[in-house]
Amino acid sequence: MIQRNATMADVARLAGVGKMTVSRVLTGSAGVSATTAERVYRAIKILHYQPNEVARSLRAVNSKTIGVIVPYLYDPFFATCAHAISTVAKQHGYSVILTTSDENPDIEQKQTSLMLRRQVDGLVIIPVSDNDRYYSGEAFSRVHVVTVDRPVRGSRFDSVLVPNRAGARIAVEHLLGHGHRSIAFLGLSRTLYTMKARYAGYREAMSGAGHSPQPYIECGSPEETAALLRSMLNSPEPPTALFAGNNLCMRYALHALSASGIHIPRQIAMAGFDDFEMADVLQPALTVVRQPIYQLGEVAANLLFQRILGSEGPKPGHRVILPVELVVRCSCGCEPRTHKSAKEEQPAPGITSGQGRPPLDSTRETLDPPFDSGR
Amino acid sequence: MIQRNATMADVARLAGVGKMTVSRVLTGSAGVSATTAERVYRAIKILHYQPNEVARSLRAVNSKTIGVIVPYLYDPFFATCAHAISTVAKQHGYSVILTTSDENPDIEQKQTSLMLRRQVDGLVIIPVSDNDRYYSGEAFSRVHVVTVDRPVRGSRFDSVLVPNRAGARIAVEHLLGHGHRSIAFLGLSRTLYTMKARYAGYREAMSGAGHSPQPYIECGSPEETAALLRSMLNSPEPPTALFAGNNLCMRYALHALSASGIHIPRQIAMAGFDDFEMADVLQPALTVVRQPIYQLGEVAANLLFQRILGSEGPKPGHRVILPVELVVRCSCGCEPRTHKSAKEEQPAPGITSGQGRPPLDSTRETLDPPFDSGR
DNA sequence: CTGTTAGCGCCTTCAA
DNA sequence: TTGAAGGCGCTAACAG
Repeated sequence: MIQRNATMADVARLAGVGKMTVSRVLTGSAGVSATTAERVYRAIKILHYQPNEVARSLRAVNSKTIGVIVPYLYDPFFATCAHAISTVAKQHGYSVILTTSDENPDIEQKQTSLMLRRQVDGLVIIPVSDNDRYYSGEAFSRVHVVTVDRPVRGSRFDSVLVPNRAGARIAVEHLLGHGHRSIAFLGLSRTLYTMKARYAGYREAMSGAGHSPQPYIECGSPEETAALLRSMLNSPEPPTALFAGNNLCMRYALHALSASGIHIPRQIAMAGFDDFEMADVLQPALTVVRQPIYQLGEVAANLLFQRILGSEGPKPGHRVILPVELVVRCSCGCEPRTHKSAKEEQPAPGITSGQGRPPLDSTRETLDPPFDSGR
Repeated sequence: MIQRNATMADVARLAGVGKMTVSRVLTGSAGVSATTAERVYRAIKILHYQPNEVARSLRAVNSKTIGVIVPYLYDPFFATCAHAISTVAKQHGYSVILTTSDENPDIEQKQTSLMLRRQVDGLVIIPVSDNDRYYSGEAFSRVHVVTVDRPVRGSRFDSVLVPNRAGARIAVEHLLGHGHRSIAFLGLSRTLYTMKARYAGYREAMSGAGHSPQPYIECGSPEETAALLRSMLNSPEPPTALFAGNNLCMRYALHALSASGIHIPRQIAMAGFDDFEMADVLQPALTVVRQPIYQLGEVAANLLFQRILGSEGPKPGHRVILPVELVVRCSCGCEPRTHKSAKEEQPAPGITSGQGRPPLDSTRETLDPPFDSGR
């Protein structure tokens, strides 16, 4: 732990050449005679020399590092995105500085600015809401940023999203097709972009079928969800189906329902947004809107590198919408059958509306869901 | 994108002071008069100056960065560890360079050495097997390394582990207590440290009860697992219980069993290693050995920072074993009941062996499972 | 083909 | 309390 690392000067001295020659051998630039190169290689080996990338970063214009910020890593959705981004970065020989924001705008700001000070060449962020002002600061005028899963309002950041509203809508329409008229929407914090958009989709589906949308149910914790569901089911007109805005809501609801001994789909039908590993081995297998999670991260990272590497690419603020698909399993009331893409989605038996719907992957989501987020 | 970032020299010039004064204001060291400090702050604000951490790292002895390598990020176990490490790092004002090895020794080596070149102050690794030789290289004599989940044979790295063998043993003993005599062990690649240790625990339990352990079943893919299980169940003496070495095996097995319409635990009982989110909402709820996943990462990171920050700490090669607990649910054949710690674990109804067992958290796992890993 | 000079942005050292 | 010089390890730009 005492002796310092070998530097290029050490190698140069041992090989009896100048530092530049060593540098050239390492970067493979310009011509170095085979014999001197050999001497340099030998010295490198003897000294176990490793180039100092920090010094390189300081000297060069880029650091060959990108920053990644996700809300949580223990959430498989975010972790899978992060994995994809990391994989693409590796392919480009880049390192990834990764951190979590815990959905906390302050942490996100602090971590972002730390990454900027560390001279990252670009950033992939799953941004917390309400940091819009921060991101329009001039600190961001010199980095490339791509956001995933959520856009940043009014920014020139590229983003990669899914059609949340349309996805929720077709899932709820599927539920409606089973004859349900009273369907409740379960969400997390309504400040989340995805929750707002999915709730909007739910409302569209309900209104479109001539039923009144029910108020947003915010599932803060398993206990809260259980209490909410209990009181809901004891109300005069209990819902006959539930739509879960994401997997956490789904899990809370499943817990509560299973504790109450309520049978799905006989007593209450269910569908949710976002597929997961065990969704098809649950009893009943869950009907869900599947998102291309890995691709979200992959496309975002590729877009970022396109910018970093300076190839033309689309104009700033580019939006990529990746298609989702409705995976029909049993919790909605269907008998087991195979997956079908949302694009090919046919009305379920008994569905009322027969008009066509736009393909999901071309759906441009507006930035602000068309409803008052205050309620 | 054209104009360069402000540097300390810019700030100094604008404030009409020397660079050192700016530096002192920033680091808060030594005395700077309030009035000059004020001038400096104003200049900083005007120029939107942000210190360049790369330059700092080059100048300083440390980079305030640690490296983290996990096999995969889409595996919730690894991702949760990573989250914990990242959280601890954040508390110390450190950044985390994270990457995945994909269980590939080559990738692991390349990424590790990249991190070393980036001058990380320490490393937390979930190491791939068979990289032992690499890690004894002299490159590692000057970094602090803590491994998680798996040790590195013959290294001076600290590691944070769980009692794999003992955990598997008590789970299998629990199955034995239900009267099962033919229990099969399902694992992933047998080159994995955890799989070897857990299989050893399985064998201990079987032999201890006077039954012969069955050969290691390697679940390469869902299809392979399904085929393996099918042929196993059609054999003259089919197993009446299964122990899954981790969640992936568990999932594969669950899929196969559910596809074959086999009822758990009536037709076959199950237990597994590692708890997961949905384990208690599955039908039946799964009996598993729960590992303190987040703590594994947390303890490892804390140990690393103890070393980095130079406080004394334990001697190199320190092993921390974190306790696991058997979470008894229904897939083993038990009726629903509450969790109990492995330490308090009582024999299940009908269990034959009554002698005490050592508390799990004090179990020192030997590095090499006491069986020939060649088969 | 090879070496010298200079400087990336910061902070330690020393002097004022 | 403040500043100037110098160097961390590397490489672009210019000699030779």
